Amino acid sequence: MTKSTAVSPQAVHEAARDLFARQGYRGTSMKDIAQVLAVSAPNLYNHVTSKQDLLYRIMDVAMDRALAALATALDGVTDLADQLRRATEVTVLDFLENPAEVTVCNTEIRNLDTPLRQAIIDKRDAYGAQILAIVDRGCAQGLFDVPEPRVASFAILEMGNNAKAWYHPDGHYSATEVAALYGEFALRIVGCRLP
Amino acid sequence: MTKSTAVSPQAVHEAARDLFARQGYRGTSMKDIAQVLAVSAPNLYNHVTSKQDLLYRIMDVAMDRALAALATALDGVTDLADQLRRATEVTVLDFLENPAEVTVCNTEIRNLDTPLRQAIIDKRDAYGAQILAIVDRGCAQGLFDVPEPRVASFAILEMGNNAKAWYHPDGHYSATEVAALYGEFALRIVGCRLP
DNA sequence: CCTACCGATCGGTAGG
DNA sequence: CCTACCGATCGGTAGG
Repeated sequence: MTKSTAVSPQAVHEAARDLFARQGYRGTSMKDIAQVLAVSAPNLYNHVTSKQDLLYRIMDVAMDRALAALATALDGVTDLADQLRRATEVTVLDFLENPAEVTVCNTEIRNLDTPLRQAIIDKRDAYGAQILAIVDRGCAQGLFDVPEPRVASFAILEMGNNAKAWYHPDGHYSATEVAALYGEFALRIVGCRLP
Repeated sequence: MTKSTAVSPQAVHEAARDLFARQGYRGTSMKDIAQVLAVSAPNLYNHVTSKQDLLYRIMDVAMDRALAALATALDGVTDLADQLRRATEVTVLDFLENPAEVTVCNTEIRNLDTPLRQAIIDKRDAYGAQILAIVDRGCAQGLFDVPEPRVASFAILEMGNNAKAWYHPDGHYSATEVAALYGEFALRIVGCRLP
């Protein structure tokens, strides 16, 4: 059996994702990506259209995955405290399980050209709007007690963002345990009466 | 009176800080910085030694300012709940009042060469260690009730990091009011009995 | 002679 | 799939 093709659109995507996360978009050359895949830089253009499109797809795939995970986590859950806990847990789990994508989404959005950047911002805002809606409804029901639901929802979304920096999969806690802690923090922030 | 000197180390520092925050370190050329100051790019080297040193000083100044503000905020405060509230408030205030420095510190640390990078990381860790120490002591006193003080302190430090993205100085709340909200969230996260 | 600063260009590398 | 190479721009320094 001869050596199989070493490169594919998916392989380029993954190599670029990891390098962009570690070195940044502008700090990563097409040659860097090619080197990981042991091919020449010009050869990459047989599988992707441009470096910019590569960045866009990395972020778009990451956002779609996060939105899908949130929808699954909330499916069939009616209690608003459960919704907030699950939404926070799935958010933190996404951060821990996809550190490279999350780093790229957090740090490279300014390197996306305007039409593509807005598309990503829209998806990110749609995610945040769902968290805010949960907090708002919980306040309206009297289940939550928080003076500024908008600020609280931002704090909840943001608080787990850095967890990937200190979390190690083979460390003291599992990702699920860390996510559960943040779920608890979210309920505390909104002043939810615990069961 | 003739035109005064338009450039100084401080002016270069400030121009670079704002451009690095908006475009990134690698997305900003020395020519870009020079253009803001209406001088030639080579002229910048009469005021700074290199682009790399410029980045280091921006981050180092930011860290020293944050550490000094934290020390001032905690000076003479003995109650641990007050300490945590004030530490959180001053942290968020620093985020809101120095958005450019904070953005550079958050996104450009990977572009610092190794010896300089470690110096910044050490200062950042020293900041975090003070927050953790407050949470730890509060738990030891039975004033706080949180299962994992380390995770809680990370969540508290991180939760206000994005506030600068949606906060507008001439908007609904003042920076002090926003900071006070986050101070409240911090006490809730650690399960502090409120007065 | 110094500083501050200019126009021009250095050696290398970027995306394509 | 590679070598060769483009227009441009990079950080930094030359002479004057």
